[in-house]
Amino acid sequence: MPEGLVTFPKATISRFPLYFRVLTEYNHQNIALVSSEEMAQKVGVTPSQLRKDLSYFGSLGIRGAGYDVAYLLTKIKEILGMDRKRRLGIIGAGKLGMALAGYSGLKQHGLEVSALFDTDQAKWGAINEQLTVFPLSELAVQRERLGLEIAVLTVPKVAAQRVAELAVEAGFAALWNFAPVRLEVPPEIIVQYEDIVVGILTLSHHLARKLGT
Amino acid sequence: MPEGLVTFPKATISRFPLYFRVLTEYNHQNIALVSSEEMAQKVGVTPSQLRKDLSYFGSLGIRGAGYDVAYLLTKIKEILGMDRKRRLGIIGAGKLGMALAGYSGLKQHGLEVSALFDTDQAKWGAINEQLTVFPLSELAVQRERLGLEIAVLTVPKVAAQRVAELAVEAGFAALWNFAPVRLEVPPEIIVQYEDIVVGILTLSHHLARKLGT
DNA sequence: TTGAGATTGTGAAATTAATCACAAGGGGAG
DNA sequence: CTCCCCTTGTGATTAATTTCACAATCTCAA
Repeated sequence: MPEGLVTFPKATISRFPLYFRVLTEYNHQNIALVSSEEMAQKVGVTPSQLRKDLSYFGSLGIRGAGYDVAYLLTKIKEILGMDRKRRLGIIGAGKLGMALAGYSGLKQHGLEVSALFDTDQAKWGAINEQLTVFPLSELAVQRERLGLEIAVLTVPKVAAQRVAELAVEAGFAALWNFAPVRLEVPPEIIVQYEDIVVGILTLSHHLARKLGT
Repeated sequence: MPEGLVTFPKATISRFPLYFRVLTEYNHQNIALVSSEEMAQKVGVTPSQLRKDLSYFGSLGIRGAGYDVAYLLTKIKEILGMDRKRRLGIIGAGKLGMALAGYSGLKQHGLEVSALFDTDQAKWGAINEQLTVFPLSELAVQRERLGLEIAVLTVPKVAAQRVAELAVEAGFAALWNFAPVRLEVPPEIIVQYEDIVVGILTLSHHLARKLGT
């Protein structure tokens, strides 16, 4: 399989974090080898889908035996870019921004919140030993100094587009946007949208259907 | 188009909350009529996809003119089950649970957090005039009394399965699960998973690809 | 009332994703 | 070393989703 030429469904990548989690569990339980059947069952996908997903990234298993947990784990880390630490700058030190800064799930996946930014002067300064809220004007300087790659947008909807532009100008390569608006940014910028309302309204729709509204 | 027999892509429903948002904006701006072209552009989909999505729910537009904003808005509310209030009970009054309880985005979409539940006695009692944290043992009683339909699971991973079972026993029809585990529940129970780590790791993968890890 | 211009609604075609089914190996017993 | 059993890896097939392209039909102006 020639590297770099393979194309695969977009959904494939979004299943890798799930694979990563169950593999981590197997690892904790000192299970060395696991079959696609076993693992797929736990994740909630079909075994053939799991095998197909993995096959896009090479021949990662052992025929007749299964998958080596430790090996697959390092491979998935590589695929997800978790083989080195990535630093985040959170823009918008409100409730959501602060909650994310304190969320341990990020660090567990190699993602480190290294700075916060806010326009509100009252919020500037150190939060604890590791973390400081900077004025938005220091975005470029601190990005450079701290090696930030990803800007997390936790600002109000109306500010999001402007803040996105500032982040791009400041040299961020990727945006993780929590504001419920589509951002207009140059095509080379990676944008991931996070929208909790989509999930609950999807649920609400199913509920309405089930109950006859 | 015979009601109830139409099938449509799962992704269709997840685009409706986005349509709802831009329509709300048009409404605020007192724009009465909007074309699929205009609206699709704002949402970030193709016009034909927007038209197709809407077509699954009837003939909602006006040929030669576009879509009536107010009418489409009420239709979408109907489709998403937002035409009446839905009440949520949050199980797990930790940081995430409390943050959700205070999140205005829910109420704006007709979703009302009406109670919280926790095993920790120290958390029991009123939070404010409207909201109280109850012991988990009151799940069934309070669900009945307050008319709760959706259980929001904001408990630690290890507790999630057990809590899901309690919620089902207590009569909840739907679960909105923030714990990073697959839940085993009866098939008639509606489950929506919310997993922030999937989003950021997808982004991390793209970043790794772009930068060559 | 008529006709030009616009935009929807929707079958058909194209594309993308998931599943199937089995050939290709690797492991382990004897 | 050989053979049998097991599970992966993957073309081929089927299914799902999106896009296309144009007929249907509504609006508006004269």
